[in-house]
Amino acid sequence: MRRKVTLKQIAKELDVSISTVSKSLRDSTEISEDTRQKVQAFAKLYNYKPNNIALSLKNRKSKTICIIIPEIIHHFFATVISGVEHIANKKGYNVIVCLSDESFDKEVINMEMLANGSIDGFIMSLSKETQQKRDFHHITEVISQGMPVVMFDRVTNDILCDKVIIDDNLAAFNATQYLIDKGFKKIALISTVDYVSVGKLRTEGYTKALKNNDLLVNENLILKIEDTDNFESHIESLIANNELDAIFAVNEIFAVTAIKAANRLGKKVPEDISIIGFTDGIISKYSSPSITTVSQNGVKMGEKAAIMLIEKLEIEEEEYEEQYKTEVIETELVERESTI
Amino acid sequence: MRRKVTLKQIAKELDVSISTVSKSLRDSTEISEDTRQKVQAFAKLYNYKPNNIALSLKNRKSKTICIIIPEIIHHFFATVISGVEHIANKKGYNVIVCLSDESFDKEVINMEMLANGSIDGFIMSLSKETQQKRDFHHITEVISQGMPVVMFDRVTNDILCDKVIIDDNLAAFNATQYLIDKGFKKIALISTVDYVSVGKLRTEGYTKALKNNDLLVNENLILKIEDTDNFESHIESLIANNELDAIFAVNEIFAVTAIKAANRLGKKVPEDISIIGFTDGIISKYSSPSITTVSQNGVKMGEKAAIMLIEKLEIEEEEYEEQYKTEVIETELVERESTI
DNA sequence: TGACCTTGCGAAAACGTTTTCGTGTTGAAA
DNA sequence: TTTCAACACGAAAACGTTTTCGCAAGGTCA
Repeated sequence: MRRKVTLKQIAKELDVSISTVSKSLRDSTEISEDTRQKVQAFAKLYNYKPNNIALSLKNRKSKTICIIIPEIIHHFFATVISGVEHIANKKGYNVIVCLSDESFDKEVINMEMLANGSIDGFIMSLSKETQQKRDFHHITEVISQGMPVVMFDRVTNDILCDKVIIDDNLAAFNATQYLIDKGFKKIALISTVDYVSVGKLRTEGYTKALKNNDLLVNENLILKIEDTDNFESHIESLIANNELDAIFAVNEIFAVTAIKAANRLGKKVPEDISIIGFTDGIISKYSSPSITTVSQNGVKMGEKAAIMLIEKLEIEEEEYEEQYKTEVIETELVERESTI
Repeated sequence: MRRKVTLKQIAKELDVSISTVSKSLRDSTEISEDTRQKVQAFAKLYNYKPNNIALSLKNRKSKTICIIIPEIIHHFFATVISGVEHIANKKGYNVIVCLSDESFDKEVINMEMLANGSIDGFIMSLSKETQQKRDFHHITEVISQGMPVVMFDRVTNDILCDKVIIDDNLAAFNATQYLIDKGFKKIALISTVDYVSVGKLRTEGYTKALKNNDLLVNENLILKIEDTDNFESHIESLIANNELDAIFAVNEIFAVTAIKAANRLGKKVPEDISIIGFTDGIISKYSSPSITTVSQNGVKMGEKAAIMLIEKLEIEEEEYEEQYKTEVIETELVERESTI
């Protein structure tokens, strides 16, 4: 077990000072050609690599960013990580992943733990609980210390920072309009509870589209699902109790569950009911029938968020001006088999 | 923008030494009740938190582990991360996620970059390219420096370290046997190329089961898929050109693709063909029909790997003995709708 | 020969901690 | 009054870097 070699050891071995070693390795002209070569050869032989932690301490930056997400097993969040990771890697940053598990406390603990030098900035999507409590002190705290934060997808207006979102309202509007254009009148919505920002916005887009087309907004056709209850049966009742033409679901789990429920009730998708989902994930693609969906490009969101964060990190302190942007990523409707 | 406060600043402000501040905050009995309270109050007021990087440098450990995986958008790997993260979090560790993108070079770069103090240990699953090249110098290098490594799922016998795997051979054997017990004779296999360790093992399990039951191993019924080619059409030909009873696929993408191909060819699953997949992911669960599958518990694998790694990290240097374990995680066959 | 410049290198500070050791001040015991 | 322990605190080293500054040796020029 060969311990890592340090400047000090090299210096001792070659009988020069630590400074000389450091400068030699960084090709400083201060050092004679001779000494430089000797040191470099020795360092190479012993496979010297500078200690990252020491560098971090010295430079007061860790070249590491943290992404906090509610859940990693949601395909969408995995794609965001993937986007963040690629950009970060290209720019020489590492990525620490933290899962809040939709819990406020875990979100707070994670942020507090890492905000003390471990990382240079955050990319995050709010947990459900945080959105419900509307308590963002941990985030403002971090921002006030001068650490950049970029929020994505589940964001809040209560915080001033860079954001990457899609136009949830518009995307939902378009999806609903698409169904209306097909001639459907009884269009149900399967959404989440309102405190989840994106759920609320998508619900608004849905109702806007209906109203725009002089269709009645029937509260019975709007199902708001709280995570805890067994949503399968609720979805099944929704379909059983209403003569639906179509369903717009705010995520792909709800969409595929609706397909299965419809099948159990003897209704065919898309012949009897058309269904549109949200988030172009793996389920939509591989479901039978495959699901028409609002595609929300997670990779692109992650990339954009990483670019914005790293930009903030790399501008000089002096020329820093507090100015926050919100990037809106385009969505598109991917037509597949679940709609006529 | 309020910069983070340090011991030095507190010391200056209260006109005591840095040592006194440090000791006061750590409740040392060396310091008088009076001073201690004063310092603690001040620290609390200014929300003092020790700088993690400085601590890492001092303690020569970063309390951070790194997990390197080939791809994050594979549900299985996402679940492993989730398992790792939970254990790590509980034990006070952070998790850096690196994606190799199935590339040897990225794997090497990531490891070299982080092995210099940034992290205390690795958890990893080999990239395809690494498995193909059989070049593991970057891993042995790291291990020889005394940094613990735990490999999972895609492992190699060429490296001595802790490992977490499933018994791929046995699991495939059981799945095949299950099909045989149903009375099927013409059972196809959709696998990966042989250099992917798990693909090879699962293929072996399949052939073993056939032989055990005096069934002919027909090479035409074994499809080995190289990632690059468009596997959909290959799978479709396999089904079109053979009067199959059943298919065993080594992952869920292949399984669901087989279902779709069968449907296109006018064959019903499971009435005409039974299908078993591998890895109990989101696709298997939500596909129509849902897929009978060999469940490979990613969360459990991640947890186990994290436990093994952290255990290694926390035993004292002196009592360290080089001894490596391989944990085998149980699999089970989850029966769903794709088999009769 | 003296003034000055270049070259080549080392000492030391700094980043923010923790910890060991030393030291000055008390108060009590002898 | 002397001696010594207990108390309360500070100085300094250490972790591993980078970088500024200072300095000695040697060379160049007038």
